[in-house]
Amino acid sequence: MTVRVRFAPAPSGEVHVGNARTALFDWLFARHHGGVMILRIEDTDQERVTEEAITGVQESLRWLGIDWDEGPGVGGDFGPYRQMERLDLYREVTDRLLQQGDAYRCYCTPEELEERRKRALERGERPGYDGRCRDLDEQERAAFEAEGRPFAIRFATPDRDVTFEDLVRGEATFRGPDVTDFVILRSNGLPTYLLAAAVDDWKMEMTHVIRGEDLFSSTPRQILLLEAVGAERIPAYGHLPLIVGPDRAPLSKRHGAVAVERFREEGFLPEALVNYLALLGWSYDDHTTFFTREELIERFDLSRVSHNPAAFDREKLEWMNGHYIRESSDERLADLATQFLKDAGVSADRDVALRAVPLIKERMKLLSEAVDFLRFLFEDPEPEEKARAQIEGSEDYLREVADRLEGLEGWNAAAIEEVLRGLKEERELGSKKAFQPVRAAVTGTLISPPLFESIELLGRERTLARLRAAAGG
RNA sequence: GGCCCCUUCGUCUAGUGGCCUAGGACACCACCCUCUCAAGGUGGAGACACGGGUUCAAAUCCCGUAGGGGUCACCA
Repeated sequence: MTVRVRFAPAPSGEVHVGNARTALFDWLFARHHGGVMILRIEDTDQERVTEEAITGVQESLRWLGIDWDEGPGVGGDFGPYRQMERLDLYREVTDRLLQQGDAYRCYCTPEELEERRKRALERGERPGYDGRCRDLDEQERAAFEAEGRPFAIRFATPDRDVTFEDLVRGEATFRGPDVTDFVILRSNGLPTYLLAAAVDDWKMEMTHVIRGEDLFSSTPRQILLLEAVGAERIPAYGHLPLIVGPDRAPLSKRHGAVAVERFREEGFLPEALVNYLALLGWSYDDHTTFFTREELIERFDLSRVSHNPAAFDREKLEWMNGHYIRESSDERLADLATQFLKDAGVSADRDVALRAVPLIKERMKLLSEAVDFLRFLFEDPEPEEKARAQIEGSEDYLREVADRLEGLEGWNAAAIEEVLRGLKEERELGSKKAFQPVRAAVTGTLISPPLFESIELLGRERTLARLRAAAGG
C-alpha cells in the first residue's frame, strides 16, 4: 500500500511555524515511506482565506524545500485540490446523509446557539450542541420553513463510543455523549472543515492524517462521518504536539516572528529552520543535533514524536542558523549577502561581497547582519556616536596612519598589519588604542570584520580618504 | 465547567524498573585564544512538579494533588 499523506492548510495569512512544522512532519513521513505528499487547500472559509495567502503557502513550502506530488501547480489524479472546486462532492455526500437520516436541518440561529452555549457554561454543563433540532416534529419543521428560516445541516452523531489508534499517542476513546451533533453544511451552502476534510481524505485515498493536536477531538467526528457514508477505508490519524511560546501560551505574533516568510526576511537559512523545527517535538537519539535533509527522511519516525507541547526557542534557532551559515559556500553567501544589502538600500557589488564573505561568515547568526558588517565597503560611513568618540583626540594618530599607509608598497592585509603594529609598538599603545580609532574612521563602527583585511578590501584610496576625513583633513 | 492529553536543567530533549553520581544541545558563568565582534577550545553551575503506594530496586509502574495545553464554533 502506498502511503498517502497531505498537508491541508486553510490559508488566511502567512504560514505559522506551527503549520510549517506540521507540513515538515507530513513530508518527512511521506518521504520516509516512499509515499505521496499531497497539498490540499482548505479554502471554504471565504471570510478569511485569501488568494494571496494561497500563493504564500506554496512559496513558503518551496522555500523550506517541502515539495508535493499532488496539489496546486502539479495536478494529480485525485483533484481538484482546492475545496472550493469540490463543492458538488460535499453537497452530494450531505444529501446522502440527509436521506439516510444521519443528518438533519438545524434552524437554530447563531444568536440562539451562542446564548444556549453561554447558559450551559454558566450551569457547568457541556457547551456543545444540545440536539434541539434533531427531533423536531412535522409541525415545528413546517413552521420554521414557512418562516423562511435559514438552516444548516447537522450530522446526527450515533450514540456510541469511538476508539482509534493514534499514531503518536496510542489508543484513544471518545464517549458517545461527548460527541455532539455538529454542522457539516453551513447555511450558506459551504461545508465545514469537519465534512470537507473527512470527505477529501476519503476520496483522495489518504492513508495517514498527521496534523496538529488542536484537531485531535475532531477525529471521532470525522471517523463517525466516514463510517456513515460507508467509506471503504478510514485513514490512520496522528496528532502532533503544539508549539507554544516561551510563556507556554500558544505561539503567536506577540512572541515575535512566527511566520516562515518573516524568518526568511530576517536572514534565516531554510535548512536551519527545517533542522530546528524537526527537533521541536521529535528527536533521534541522545546527542545528534544536526541532520541533513536526507538523514531526516531516513530517520524520521512518528513513534519518537513527543507528546507534550514544545516551546519555541528563538535563540537556539539563531545559533543553529549561525552553524548553517558557517557551513554554506562563499558563493551562496555572497549571493544572499548582496541581496540583503540591496534590500537595505545599499548598492552592493557581488564580487566585493564574495571577497568579504570569508571575513563575516563566522560572525553572523542572521544573514541580515551582513548589511551592517559590509555597508562600509559600498558607501562612506557616517560614524556612529561611539565611533566618533574613538576618533576624537586621535586625529594626529589617524593622520600618521594615513601617511604610513600611503607609502606602503604592497596593499594586502599582512603588509597593512605590519604597518599598524609597527606604529602601535613605536607609540607603545595597547591594542584598543591602536586599532579602534582606525576601525572607527574606516568603517564608521566599532564592530566590524577584521581590520586589516577590511582595509585591504576597501582599497588604498578610500582608506586614506576616510582616515584623513576623520583626522579633520 | 465536562472530556482528553501532558509534566526530566530557564528552553529543546535522552531515558521504556537496576547501565542514572540522570546524558546531550541552546542559553548562562569562568578561563584560554584574540585588532573589535564572533567563531573555536577547556571547565562550571543547573532538572526527574508534589504526595502516597507497588517492588529487593522507580525519572521509569499505579493512585491522588497541583500546574500547563487541547477541545466542546455555521474557524479550521
